[in-house]
Amino acid sequence: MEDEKKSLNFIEQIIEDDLKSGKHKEILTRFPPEPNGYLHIGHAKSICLNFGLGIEYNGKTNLRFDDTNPVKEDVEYVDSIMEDIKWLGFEWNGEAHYASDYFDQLYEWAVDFIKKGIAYVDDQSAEAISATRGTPTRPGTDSPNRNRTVDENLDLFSRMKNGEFGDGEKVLRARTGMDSPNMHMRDPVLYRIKHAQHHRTGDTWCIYPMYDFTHGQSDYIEGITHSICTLEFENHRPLYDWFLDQIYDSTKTRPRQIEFARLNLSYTVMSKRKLLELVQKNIVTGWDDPRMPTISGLRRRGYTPESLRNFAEKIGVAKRDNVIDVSLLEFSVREDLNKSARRVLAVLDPLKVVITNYPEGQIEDIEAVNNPEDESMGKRMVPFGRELFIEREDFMEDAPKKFFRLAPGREVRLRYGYYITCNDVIKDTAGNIIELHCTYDPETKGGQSPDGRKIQGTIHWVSAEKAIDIEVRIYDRLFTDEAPDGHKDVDFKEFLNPDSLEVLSHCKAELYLKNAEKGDKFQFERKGYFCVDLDSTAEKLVFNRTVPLKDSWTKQNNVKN
RNA sequence: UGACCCAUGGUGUAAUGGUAACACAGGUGGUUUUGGUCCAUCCGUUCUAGGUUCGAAUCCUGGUGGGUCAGCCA
Repeated sequence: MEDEKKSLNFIEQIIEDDLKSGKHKEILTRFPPEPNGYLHIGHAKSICLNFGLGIEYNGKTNLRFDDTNPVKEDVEYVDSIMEDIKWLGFEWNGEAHYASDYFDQLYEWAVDFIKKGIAYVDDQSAEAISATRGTPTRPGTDSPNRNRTVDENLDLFSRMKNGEFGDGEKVLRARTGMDSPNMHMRDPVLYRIKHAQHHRTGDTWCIYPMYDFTHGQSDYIEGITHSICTLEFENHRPLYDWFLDQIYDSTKTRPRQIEFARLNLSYTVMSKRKLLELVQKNIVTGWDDPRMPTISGLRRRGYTPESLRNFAEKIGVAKRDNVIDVSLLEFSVREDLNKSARRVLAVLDPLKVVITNYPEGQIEDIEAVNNPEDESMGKRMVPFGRELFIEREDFMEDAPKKFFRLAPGREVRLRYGYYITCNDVIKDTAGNIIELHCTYDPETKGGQSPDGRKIQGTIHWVSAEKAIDIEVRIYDRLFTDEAPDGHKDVDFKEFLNPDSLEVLSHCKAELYLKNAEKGDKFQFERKGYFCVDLDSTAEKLVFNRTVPLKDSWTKQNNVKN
């Protein structure tokens, strides 16, 4: 094997330069979610990036909850976030951190700012502050409170902290200047008053620091070397650096913010607000609905951690806006499951077949391979009998030449079984096909004939007598539009796919599946990859279709139609 | 009429001044007891105009197109 040099993304580039120059001996990254929702595939990209860098460069990665807004945050989210990160296969450095751990330090820094004359208490309303901030092209104007004395500011700020004012009555602002071309640098708000219960600090505080005043300082406290975030924070970087300039001690590690482009996936939405709306309006069954792009949804759908990590690797890291085709995600899970999933026979839309020349009451065991990609996964026995079920779509009464399956007078191979030929089509009074009468060739057991005659088609089947009943949930994309939230004036919910879930409650599966457990993954031969859903009971197994197999037959036909 | 950022096949990512590569998607063919897998093959004036250079996707300048920013959200 040539030791070909792996190309580096721009962040790895920066890190290698920093390591080489001696700026850092070891790197420390962090993943900083706000506990206000469940993690989605976009977060998975960030997790794989941050933790992956930690591993790649022999450094570490902190988990830090960015919990500065008590009204939106909850421990439910803290728990799910930790579960998802662990499930993805990553381990954070030490205990989980919380920005709220640093509230005391942050408050001290705020007091220092006041003493240095670079922060002041503003009495203006939110509306007034907004109105005097200017626009991107026009500078803002100074607050009438901008030149209060240090003592007055100190007094007011401590009274804010002590709860003497109501929500919104006062804020602490930095004195960075109202004429900056960067909106974020126009006297940004540092602290606001919220008389709210915090999920960790309870009612200790009634003032809470803003994101900008918290994030960089938290990085600094933890000794983060590379603080990686998404592109929309690029305009915040001057502020991030400005705060650090005020508190930086040159003996300590100074973190650097680096921005990359967030993940967008076609045919879905990624914003937590919109995902929350789908949950709250019961459009989906919950954050872990298998149609959701959440990590918990993908997990329930049958995605593996490995497939998600591979996906993150494949999409790369760069700064330009991107939309990844969902087919790449689907490819990633097929690629992984193809190697690891046991094959079984299951019929989703059963059509009865009677083999008229097969002895009544006889059942024989037929050997089947568990995974042709991996011999070590062994073989199993599948019961075969006179009455079988095959897939309804595997029979066509008036079949075209290229249809390689069952049709009147045509011979087909039952996978691992016998060759059968269809002789009679039984219909009900309405003309619906209810049963097929076939004959089998006893010489073809296992699926090959002594005379070597060519059989084009192989179809799957289960014994009618020995099959178990299962429910199968077929999922399709949640939205019919490639970019549901990319339309101005049209709500993303207008593009919901009415057929995103189809429940098949009368499916038949081979006996082997009887003892399958929740989360187990299988390939139903010729149909796709499926996993046992949480809703399964002792009486009935429920399967989720993770992803169908590639199907060049129906694709070919769709083109023709 | 601001600041910051971005521009390479349909999609995404490489090429670190020296033959535009890889993956997905799509097309075609081959193998096949899954119409799966696997294999082969096809699919590009690197946004544009200049400049620097023996040599530019890469460096510089202008243009064009796109993104982000006017929360007491993160």
